[in-house]
Amino acid sequence: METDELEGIIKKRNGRMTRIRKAMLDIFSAAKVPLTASVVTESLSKRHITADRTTIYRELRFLEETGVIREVRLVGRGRSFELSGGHQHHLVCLGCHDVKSVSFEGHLDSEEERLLRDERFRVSDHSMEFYGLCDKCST
Amino acid sequence: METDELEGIIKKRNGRMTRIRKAMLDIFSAAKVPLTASVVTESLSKRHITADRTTIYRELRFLEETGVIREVRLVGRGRSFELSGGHQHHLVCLGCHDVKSVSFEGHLDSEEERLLRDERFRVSDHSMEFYGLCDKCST
DNA sequence: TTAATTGCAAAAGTTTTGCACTGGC
DNA sequence: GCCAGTGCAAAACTTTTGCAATTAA
Repeated sequence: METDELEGIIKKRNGRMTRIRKAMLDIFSAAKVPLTASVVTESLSKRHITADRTTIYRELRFLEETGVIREVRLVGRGRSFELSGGHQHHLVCLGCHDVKSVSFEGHLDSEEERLLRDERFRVSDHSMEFYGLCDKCST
Repeated sequence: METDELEGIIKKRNGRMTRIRKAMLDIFSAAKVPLTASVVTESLSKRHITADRTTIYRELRFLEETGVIREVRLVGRGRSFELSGGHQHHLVCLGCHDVKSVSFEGHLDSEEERLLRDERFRVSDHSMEFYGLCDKCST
C-alpha cells in the first residue's frame, strides 16, 4: 500500500496526520515482520520520538479499525501487527525465534468453499504459520 | 490420545499423578476448542477443585513441554492450549467470537517441501486458522 | 475554533518468580 | 524420606480507562 493511499484512508476517518501516526505508518511500511507494541515503541525511540504506552495502544487499535494494519498471533510471541496489504504468512524458527514473512504459493480457495458448504462458515480471512527450524538452527 | 498413554508420558518425566494434573488432563481431553488459563481455572472450579493461578500456569507449561498439549494463538483471544494429538485447525467467528475446531482436508506437504528447498526452513508444525462469520452471524 | 490526539495516573488483566510447605510414590 | 507439586505474596509485563492538556486542520 502506498503512503498516499494510507493517508487517504485515515482522512476518511477524520484522522489527522500527527508526528506519531506518520512515524508509525513509516515503521509498519518498512517492517519485514509483525511488530509488537513494545517493538513499535522502541522503533519510535530510535527516531527520537517519544510516545506514551497509551498512545501506542490507541494508535494500534485505530490503525487496525481503519484496516491499515492487521493483528497477527504467533506462538511464543506477543500480540503483533503487520501492514494489511500483501497478505503474508510466517516462518517462525523454534531455535532462534526469528520470524520471516513469506507468501504462500498454494491456494486455499477450494478449502474455503468447502467450509462454506459443509460448515456454513463464510471465510473472510485466514492465517497460516509454519513452525520449525531455520537454516542457521537446523544443524 | 488415550488417558493411559498420557500417564505414561508424564511418568517418563518423573511426573506425579496429582488431583489437579489429572483433572486438567480430563478437561483438555473433553475440550472441543482451545482453552485459556482462565477457562481452565473455571473448569476446575466446576469440578470443585481449587488451584492457584500459579499452579495452572506451571502445569500448562509442564504439559506443553511434555508434548501433551500445544499452544494455539487466535486473533481476538488470549493465549490458549489444546491437546496435541489430532492436529486441529480452527474457524473463528468474528461476529460471536465462537471457535470451532475442524480438520483440514487439504494437504500442505508440498508447500512444506518447497519451504525446505527454497527457504531452507525445516517445518515441524504449522497452524492454520480461518476467520469469518458462522452460520448464525452471517445473516 | 474545535474535535482529534496525547500524556499522565491509575487500574485491570496476564504471566512469572521466590520461598516455604505439602503430598505422591 | 525425597523431591515434585502447591499456595501465597509479590513483582513484571501487557493493555485499558478517565480526564485534563495539547494540537492539527
